[in-house]
Amino acid sequence: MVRVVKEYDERRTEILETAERLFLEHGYDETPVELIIKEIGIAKGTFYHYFRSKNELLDAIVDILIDEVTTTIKKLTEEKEGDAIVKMFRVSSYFRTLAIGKERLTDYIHEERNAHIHFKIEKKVTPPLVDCYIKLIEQGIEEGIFNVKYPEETALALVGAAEGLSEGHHEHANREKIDQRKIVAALDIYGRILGVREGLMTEYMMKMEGY
Amino acid sequence: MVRVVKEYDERRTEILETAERLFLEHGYDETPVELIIKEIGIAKGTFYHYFRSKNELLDAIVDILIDEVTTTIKKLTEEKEGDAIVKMFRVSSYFRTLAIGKERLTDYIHEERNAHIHFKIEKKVTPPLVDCYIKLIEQGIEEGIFNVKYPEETALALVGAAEGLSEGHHEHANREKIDQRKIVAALDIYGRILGVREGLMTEYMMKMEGY
Amino acid sequence: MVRVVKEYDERRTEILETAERLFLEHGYDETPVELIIKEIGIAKGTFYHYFRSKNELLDAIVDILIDEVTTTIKKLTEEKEGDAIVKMFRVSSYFRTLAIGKERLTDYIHEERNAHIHFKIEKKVTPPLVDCYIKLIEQGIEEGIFNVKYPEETALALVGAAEGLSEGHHEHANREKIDQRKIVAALDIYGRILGVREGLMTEYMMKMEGY
Amino acid sequence: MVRVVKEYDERRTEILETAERLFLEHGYDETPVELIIKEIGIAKGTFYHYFRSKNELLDAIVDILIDEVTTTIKKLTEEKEGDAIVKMFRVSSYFRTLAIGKERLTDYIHEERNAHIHFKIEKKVTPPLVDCYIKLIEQGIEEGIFNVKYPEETALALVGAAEGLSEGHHEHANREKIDQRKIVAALDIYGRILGVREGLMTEYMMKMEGY
DNA sequence: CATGAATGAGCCTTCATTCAT
DNA sequence: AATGAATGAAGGCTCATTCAT
Repeated sequence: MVRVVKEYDERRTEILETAERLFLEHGYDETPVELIIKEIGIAKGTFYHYFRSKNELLDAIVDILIDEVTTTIKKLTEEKEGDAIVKMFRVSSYFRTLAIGKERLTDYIHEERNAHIHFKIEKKVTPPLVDCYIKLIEQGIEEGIFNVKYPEETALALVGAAEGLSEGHHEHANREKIDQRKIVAALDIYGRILGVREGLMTEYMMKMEGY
Repeated sequence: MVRVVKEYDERRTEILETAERLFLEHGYDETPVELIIKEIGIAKGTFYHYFRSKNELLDAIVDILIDEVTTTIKKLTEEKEGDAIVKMFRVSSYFRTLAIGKERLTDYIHEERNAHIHFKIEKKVTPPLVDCYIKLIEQGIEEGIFNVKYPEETALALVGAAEGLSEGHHEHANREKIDQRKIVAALDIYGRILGVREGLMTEYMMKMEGY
Repeated sequence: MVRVVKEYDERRTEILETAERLFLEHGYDETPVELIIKEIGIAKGTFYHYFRSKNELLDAIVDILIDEVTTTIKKLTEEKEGDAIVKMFRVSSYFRTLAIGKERLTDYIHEERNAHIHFKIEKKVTPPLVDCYIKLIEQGIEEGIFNVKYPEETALALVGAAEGLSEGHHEHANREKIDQRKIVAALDIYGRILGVREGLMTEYMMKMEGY
Repeated sequence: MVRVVKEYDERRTEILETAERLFLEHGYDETPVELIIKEIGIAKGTFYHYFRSKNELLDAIVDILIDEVTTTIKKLTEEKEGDAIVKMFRVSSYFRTLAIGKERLTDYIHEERNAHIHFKIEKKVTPPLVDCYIKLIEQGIEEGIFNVKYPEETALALVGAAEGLSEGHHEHANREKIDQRKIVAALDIYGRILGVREGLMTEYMMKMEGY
């Protein structure tokens, strides 16, 4: 057997990335450690040299993702430039980018076999996300573009509504065509929740690039 | 080694109910068939006499629950008496009753180990629920109490927002006190999404019993 | 694969006996469950159908042996016929029979790799054995053939001395020749410990058959 | 990743002492090499630089202990001053000191998980111990204080009896109170085995310090 | 309708040891 | 003399499912 020696961090990252991919492909329970090590070309013992258990590996993967997401949305929220709506667009845009970057993470995540991971992520991502929205809502109120009575609940509802709307997407086959209409509808609803002047959300959308 | 003979349906129901309880208690994967049969006091073979596989059993459990829910909310939606808001209150009320009846089903369901079941139920309950909401929204529009542009998306957003708000509940410790405020806030937000005259939702709430 | 069905007790005994043999041959740690099941011709699952773990199997084996031994020596002690010395000879004789019957159990047991089992057995056999000796010593005192001040300690010392003497045996190569001398010496020593008239033990030995 | 360089013997001793402690604490099989090196703060390779295998390490530990014991009891036996009984007391006293010095070695050693070590030590310590006793018995015969027919067997029995009596100790809870009686009883029995005038052993005990 | 012994693939994990650096 | 990444055989155990009775 050829013995390939790598530095600790490099190998660790290799395992993390390979496992993330395989977990998303086949699901956590359906991915034996055996498969992970064969894919990389290392021995069983090597795997356990880096992670005490398969579950600890999952936790590490999830934690990395959570950290990444939390850090980014916090940064986007606390940026100086941009009003509340612009920032919301940016946060929302980031999530879409993430979904694409993670090779259709969202698609995979919505499969039953990944319920485990889905759950773990959602549970940890939602709180910081709600925090960001609360801050953005408060900013929007100060700026006079939002009219909200209950910031916290509004944030919760907003996140929930967004999820509900995106889940709806997953059902339809010909997404392309519908998308345009969906987006306009979604913006209308977000606008209502935030007490924004009618049509304002759409105007922002038109102005913004990459949305 | 006592051989207890029961009628087909009785035994089947016994298995279904025992399994539902155990799945919720320990999670699906962590509940061996062994445990189910010991709890009931039947043999392995008997189990497989009624269900081809453990997974089919889960499907059966979920389907029963789904059927129950779907039928009820359809009935509540299609009832002659009551305007759109009243019916929405009824549907929402039904879900709360359900949660209590299933012995804090929702609490259990929000534990990580039940992600599997949670997922299956949510995936199947959401579409009919959205359908009901679409119909109620259309009714409300006709009645002139709702002002909604995109009924389908609004329904999706409404269901999502409701879930988001109720999930938020699960975090807080002293639920009792907060509840009142939460409800008022939620109604405010639902009212916005549905384009209802401000304060109208709260007025309905005051009039209705058991809400 | 041919599926051979046996009754619970029969199969259980089969596993117990096979495992006992293999444990003594190769040692507990060096006997994989795999080997046991291959020897019998059953599947892994079958093994775990009868014993929750490999260790539980060992406990069962040891317990059976202990029970057998304890019951027998109690019976020999409480028999009506025979004075204290005769009974001691019988007990001692039983142990020798046992050793032979168990296919040189004692030899195996004195190998390092069986330290585990040896320990477990010794720890459990000694107390009832000491109890028996205490009773026999008291009987002998009543019969006026023993002269003992401290029955309990004498019992402990007797068991220890016997073990010490028999351990000594295991060192020597040409056992046959030495045996006669060893026995006479041992009897002399036992006689001293028990405060028996000099030569009396040897007289008993001559009279007894099969010793 | 600090590289601490030590002299060969110092490091070797460090490993030996750490391993001895860990083996007694957790048992040989339950102490991975990993634990030993982490405790010391060295790398895997370093360990194998000093010992070819884990088992060789155990042998080294046991050998050191054996050597120490063997040398000491030989010295005590061959000393000019003191008659046979006095010397026996000294040997016995040394064993007790040893037990205390090794931080309740005997307690640990009587736990099942240490059967392995117990066995190895006993097997190697007994022969030289018996040799010493043989010599002491011969000395006692010459001095006219012992009356023994079979020196070798008597030695074996004596060692066995001593062990039997001390094992008995391990059972009782309130050792303190019983000890005095136990010692007197033990001396009575040793006296019988050695053919010593009644009461002589106790007289020696009274005269000796620290016993 | 019921029993429960039997199956066996497959899983996670451990750990003594090797070897390139 | 020291490091620590890499090895891989081996082991105990789980559990959904089958099938003879």
